Amino acid sequence: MRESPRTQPAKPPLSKEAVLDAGLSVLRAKGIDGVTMRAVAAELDTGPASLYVYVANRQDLLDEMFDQVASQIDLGDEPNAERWREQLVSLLTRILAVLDQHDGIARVPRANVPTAPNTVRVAERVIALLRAGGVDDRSIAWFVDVVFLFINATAYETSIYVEEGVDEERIDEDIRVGFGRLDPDAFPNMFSMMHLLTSGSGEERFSFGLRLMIEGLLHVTPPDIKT
Amino acid sequence: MRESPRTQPAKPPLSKEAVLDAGLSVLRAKGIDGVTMRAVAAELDTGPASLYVYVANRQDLLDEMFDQVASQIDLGDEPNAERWREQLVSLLTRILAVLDQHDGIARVPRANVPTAPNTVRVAERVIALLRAGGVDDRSIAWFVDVVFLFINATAYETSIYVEEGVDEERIDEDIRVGFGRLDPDAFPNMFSMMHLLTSGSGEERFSFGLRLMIEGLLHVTPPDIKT
DNA sequence: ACCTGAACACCGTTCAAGT
DNA sequence: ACCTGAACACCGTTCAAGT
Repeated sequence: MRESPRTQPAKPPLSKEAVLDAGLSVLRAKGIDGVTMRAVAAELDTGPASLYVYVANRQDLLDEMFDQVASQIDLGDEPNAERWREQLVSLLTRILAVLDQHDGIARVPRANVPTAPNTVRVAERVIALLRAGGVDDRSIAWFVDVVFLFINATAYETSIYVEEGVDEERIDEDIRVGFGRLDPDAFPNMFSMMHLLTSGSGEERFSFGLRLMIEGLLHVTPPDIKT
Repeated sequence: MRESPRTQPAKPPLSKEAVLDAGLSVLRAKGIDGVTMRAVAAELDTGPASLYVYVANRQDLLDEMFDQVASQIDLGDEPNAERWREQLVSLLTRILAVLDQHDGIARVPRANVPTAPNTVRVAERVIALLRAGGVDDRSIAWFVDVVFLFINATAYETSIYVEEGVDEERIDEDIRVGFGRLDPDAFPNMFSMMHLLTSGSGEERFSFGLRLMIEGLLHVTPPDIKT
């Protein structure tokens, strides 16, 4: 039996999908800063110049990868007026989880306005849930903005820690050491609250932030939007 | 009268201050991505290698520049229990203003925990104001985290727009065009809210976000922190 | 239309050599 | 101790040349 002369598995022909998949694969392996045109090209056994047929430039590649990731967000049940708040928290938490699973992807978006197909899809559902809860449309409009900014910023911060390879214990330890050097007379409030400032996991702090915003939404007067 | 052979003004000797000032000067002139070791060195009429005596690396340079910027934040009046809320909003708004004035600096911090001297100074005052307002210590601890993340993320987003040279009108226009392409049947909520989603200035949205969080803070039960 | 090699104009950082 | 030139190991993007 003659051996196949192939030394590599047959590689798929180039396509936008192949480029995005290669990008996501490099993201998993080397983090977001590792997603260079050269590295993605190498993954496809070609040179960086070849990618420019399928993506306009590096930012475009990253943007399309982001939307690919956003497509994995599960919207959950249909909005239910009885359970809207729980559904909302759960959806927003799933968004964060998907971003965290694709570490560093949160550093991609250059604006938080949903325009790519899958961010629009998610925003549509968030709005639907808030409407099911009877929240004023004007408040909804601005809340969506704020909460997406918050979710992305949270994932962004986590991705930095992961990149630097520090775990939560290490972070707490560093903060404690930093705070330990503070002058108790100059910073009495920080000093006396040290144990609280370093408390809680990332998840707990995120969920507290969500509670703040949703609770606020239910008590704040809607913005005065002139149309 | 013999002319001075000097073709340039006497340049100050290198020092950490001189390096940071040069960095801030490059930041003003060319934005945060323009703050390269080479550009900062050129500003000081030297080569990039010379900077490594005063800063550990580029990230360290940026971090120190950030704290230099934070030193410009005016803390305002002493906390007053009658006016704490107004004082708080005003301080948080001034923080954003200082970040916006040094465009792109918001893209520097790799963690939002206040450890550098001037971020500690600002955090101390924020905590003092919340205590003056009688807010529970456990809520304060996590609120500080959330609100600093929000402020920085807001400035970050603005800096992207500035970098791309788009003004607010242009952004609204782009969004409207993007939304115009939406399928009204697939995204009925977004479609019907289009005019609200594109409404309001960055300042208005930021201040709405602050109101959400502060209002939430007054109605939420403090987190259950085990110590 | 798609792919490629080579080049251009950059980066941050290191290091041996100077003062 | 401070400063420097030169080099190393990278970048994103363009472009002429090929198929």
